[in-house]
Amino acid sequence: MSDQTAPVSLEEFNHRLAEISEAMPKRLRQCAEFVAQNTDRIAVSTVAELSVGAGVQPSAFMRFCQLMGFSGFSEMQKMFRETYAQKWPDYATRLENLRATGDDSPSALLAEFVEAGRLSLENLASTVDLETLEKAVDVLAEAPMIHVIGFRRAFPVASYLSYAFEKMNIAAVLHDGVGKLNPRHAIRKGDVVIAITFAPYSQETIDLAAYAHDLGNKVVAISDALSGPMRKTEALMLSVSEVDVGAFRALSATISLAIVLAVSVGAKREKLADRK
Amino acid sequence: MSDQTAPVSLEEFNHRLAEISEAMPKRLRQCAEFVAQNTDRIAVSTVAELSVGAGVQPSAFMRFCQLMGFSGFSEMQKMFRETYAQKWPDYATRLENLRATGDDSPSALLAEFVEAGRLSLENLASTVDLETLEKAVDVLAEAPMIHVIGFRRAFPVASYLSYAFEKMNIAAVLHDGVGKLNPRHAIRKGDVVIAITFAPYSQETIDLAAYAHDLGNKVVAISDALSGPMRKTEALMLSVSEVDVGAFRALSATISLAIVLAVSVGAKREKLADRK
DNA sequence: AAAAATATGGAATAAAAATTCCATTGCGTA
DNA sequence: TACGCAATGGAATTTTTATTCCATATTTTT
Repeated sequence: MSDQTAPVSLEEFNHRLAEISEAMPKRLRQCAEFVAQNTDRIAVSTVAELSVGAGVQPSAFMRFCQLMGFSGFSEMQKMFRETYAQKWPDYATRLENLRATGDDSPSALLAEFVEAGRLSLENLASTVDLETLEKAVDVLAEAPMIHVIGFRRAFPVASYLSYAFEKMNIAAVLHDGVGKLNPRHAIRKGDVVIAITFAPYSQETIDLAAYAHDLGNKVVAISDALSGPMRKTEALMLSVSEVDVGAFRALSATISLAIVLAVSVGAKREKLADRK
Repeated sequence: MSDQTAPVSLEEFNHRLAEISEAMPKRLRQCAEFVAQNTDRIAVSTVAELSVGAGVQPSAFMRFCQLMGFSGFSEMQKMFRETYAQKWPDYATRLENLRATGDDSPSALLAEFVEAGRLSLENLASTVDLETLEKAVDVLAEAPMIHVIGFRRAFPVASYLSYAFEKMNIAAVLHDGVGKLNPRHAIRKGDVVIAITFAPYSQETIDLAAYAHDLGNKVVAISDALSGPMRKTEALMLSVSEVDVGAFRALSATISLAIVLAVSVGAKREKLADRK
């Protein structure tokens, strides 16, 4: 057993690796080299796999893990799995604890929402489908008219999108359901619909998207899962997973994505206009 | 064992998931939903972990894997572990990558907004006036009726607040300006107004807050500066400074503050109700 | 309302993986 | 060259994890 230090982050791990790998017996150094070049595989491989990769026996690899300061391979792997999964697993437990202690003071809640928002944003950056996003921008940049629809939790997002479009002089309507008018009649051939909806999905939104699709129009969807009822509209699906705090979520990631979409469309339109 | 198709890529997997998850028994659907929103965890988790995540028994999760076309969990996990390699880089590197791809491309913008959002949230946590926040919560918890008003950029925030209040069965009206009705007549003695406004301040919002104040009612304000035209209403001022990206801002901090306010009011009301 | 078909939970079993242990090998030193 | 010590390989053991099976519950059909 080496000294007490068990690395808890990638940086610490790399640091330690560089530090000790100079004075190592042959096999252990093989391990170090292999690991340095295949760090990403640690989270998803077994000792057996890694050791053949490094060209050593499992037991040698085991000793390597211990030299690195872990109790064994499992502990080392755990570190990698946690840093990969963006800490979402522990977050759930932390909330449990919070609820258990009954701390629903504004300051505690604020801390939670801030943290949840940050996690959501980080996650957005690493999971958004850029290709779809760009396609959506292209489609919207050409649209004679953009229809934005979203109710309940999605309504703030929808309204912010409309606000952004308005500020950029882009023709857009927000379908807000006032007066229970049937929004279908406003949709013309070629118009594009942006449908925003989260589980539980609201029927009006789905219906409108489906209607637009049946007309042969394009649909862009912002939702919390790739599957869900928008699939059959063949929409350009932008999915955002947001971290909840209890029954609520802060929408940080969703609104950010929406504003990116709007601003990108604005920029694209300017480019198209210049070309003429 | 279902039919021959074992998905070999993420796209195929998602496709299949959407395809079959509509006609699924309860538990299996739970699995589908959990998996749809936590796809990234599959590669690094055990059946046991995933099944508690989905709220089902391991055996149910097992059946789900089989429905998806795999022989079992291990085979499904194998698929995810194989496609795992690319999506590894951590948050910092990923932002770099997003930013690297040209100026007003969607990905560069996304990086900007994500970063701005994170900064705003951090800033919120460290600058919010907890004392005022708590006073605001107290006042709102006692209010017979809450009036929420906010236009333009503030409107999404206002609407999300109303949504949250509604979900918690708290009496609240959103003054959305539809029909240009004069909202004054709805305000009774004792009601509390939440006014949300950012520069350039919208007159309707200021007027309503002033009117309520003249009636002797309390006003809570969410704004971007401590000074500004709300001062003379002696409102409880919650100020948020949001980091802009060009001419736009993502509202992450403002919405977070709003939801904290709403949830805190909900919690406080429950406490008050219990006491009786 | 009864019967049949499906779905579910949970424990039992099988498989796989991690970890330890020890005999053996290789290497440096006297 | 012989001795001691560190390093190594590989099998044995323990632990964890996946998978199966079946009794019970639920839903659907008749």
